Amino acid sequence: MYDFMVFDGIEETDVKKLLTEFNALTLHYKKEATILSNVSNTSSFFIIQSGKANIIRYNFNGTKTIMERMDKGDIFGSFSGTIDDDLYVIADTDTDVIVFEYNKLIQRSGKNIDAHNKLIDNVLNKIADKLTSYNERIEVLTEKTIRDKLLKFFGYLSKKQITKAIVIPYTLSDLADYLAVDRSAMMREIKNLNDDGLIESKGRYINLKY
Amino acid sequence: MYDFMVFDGIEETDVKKLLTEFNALTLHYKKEATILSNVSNTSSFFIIQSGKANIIRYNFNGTKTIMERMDKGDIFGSFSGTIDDDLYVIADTDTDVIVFEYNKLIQRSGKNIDAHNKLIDNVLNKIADKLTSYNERIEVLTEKTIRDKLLKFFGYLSKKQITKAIVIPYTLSDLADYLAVDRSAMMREIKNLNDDGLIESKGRYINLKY
DNA sequence: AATAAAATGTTGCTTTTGCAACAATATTTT
DNA sequence: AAAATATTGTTGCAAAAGCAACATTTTATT
Repeated sequence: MYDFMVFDGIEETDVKKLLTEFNALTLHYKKEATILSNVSNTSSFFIIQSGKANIIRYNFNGTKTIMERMDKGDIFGSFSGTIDDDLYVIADTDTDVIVFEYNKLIQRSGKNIDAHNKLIDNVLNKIADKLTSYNERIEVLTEKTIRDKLLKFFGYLSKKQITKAIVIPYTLSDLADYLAVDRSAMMREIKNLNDDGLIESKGRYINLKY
Repeated sequence: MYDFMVFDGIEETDVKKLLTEFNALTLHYKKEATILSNVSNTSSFFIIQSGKANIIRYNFNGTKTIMERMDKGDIFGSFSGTIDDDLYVIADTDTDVIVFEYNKLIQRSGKNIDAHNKLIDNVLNKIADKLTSYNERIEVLTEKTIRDKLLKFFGYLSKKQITKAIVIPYTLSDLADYLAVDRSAMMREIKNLNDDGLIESKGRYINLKY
């Protein structure tokens, strides 16, 4: 899967025309700032122009879960949430965000038709990609043991990184979070995988031996 | 959330025109028949015209997991899968399916513009809805104990059914599957919830006492 | 370069969960 | 209506995972 951006295949001048037509704003956020606090209720459509941001869920027991990590060219909006929310979008680095009304995207005027169509095509593909990555997380989460969760996760990573010498793209604490398991129990299981010769690992660097 | 269909808001005559323009076919499947076997690799776009179908993953240990239950007006296609597949779409009842090339949906001709735009809007919303329900499952799956998974699930159900006297919309076996837990352990936990006075339940009929 | 703060690694103990093997009801099919 | 099949309900026991409390190492911050 190729990591594309929502403006791919659209001339820069056309992008500018579209954004003007949409009355789009560019907003700047410092690292750690809250970009959006009621994710499922916004009528706006957001595009990350530069930087990184996460969709985060705050659990009532005080912990937080990263629902999605977003990069340049990624999108978010009401489609990113659930009924029940507590979902926030938080800047992970200094981040620039393009914002406009979702309706503008849908209600096509007669202008810039081709660019507009391409944009919608890209948005559709972007959302489909999100669906794929959610699907992937569900497949990992439905594995019963921590061992099986790890192996499935490593498998996906290996496919994406096209090598058996994978690097976990975030901290092991965050991985435990992603797998929804206790970190120490996960560490124990990683050790077991090493002992059983299934992997050879040091921190986030893992060699798959199967 | 209102359960809409992908042709909502489009005149029947316009729907027919669009489908002709797309060279769409209607295919009929008997209950249990395989509608699609390589979900992530299709270039077709599918709409359920009547009946029900499930997206199913076959696990290598012989068990199967229902990834998604689909009804009249629901859509599926390559966006429904992962890299790693083993995903199948299976008819749950006798089912009629409309099929056409995904590209036809995207590459707009000059004809039926308004209807076409509305259709794309609906498709976008449909996919966003799928995202919401996947999100919801992730939120349930990330709860640590079976008890918490049940309570979160019941909470969502209660919101959707707008009552505390909820009915689980499928068998308890399927629920265990959805929660990715052992059925007997889940039954034990349902008993515990009854004993602790948090619910009053008989089979799939559950009364929330909180 | 020193200090502070995160992240990683480890272990004993307790709780939760899965597994297996049933019995009892419901629901379909013939 | 009888038989066959599927679903629900229950339990003892073993395995897995969570929790808590640390030590160690790495990465950031001053």
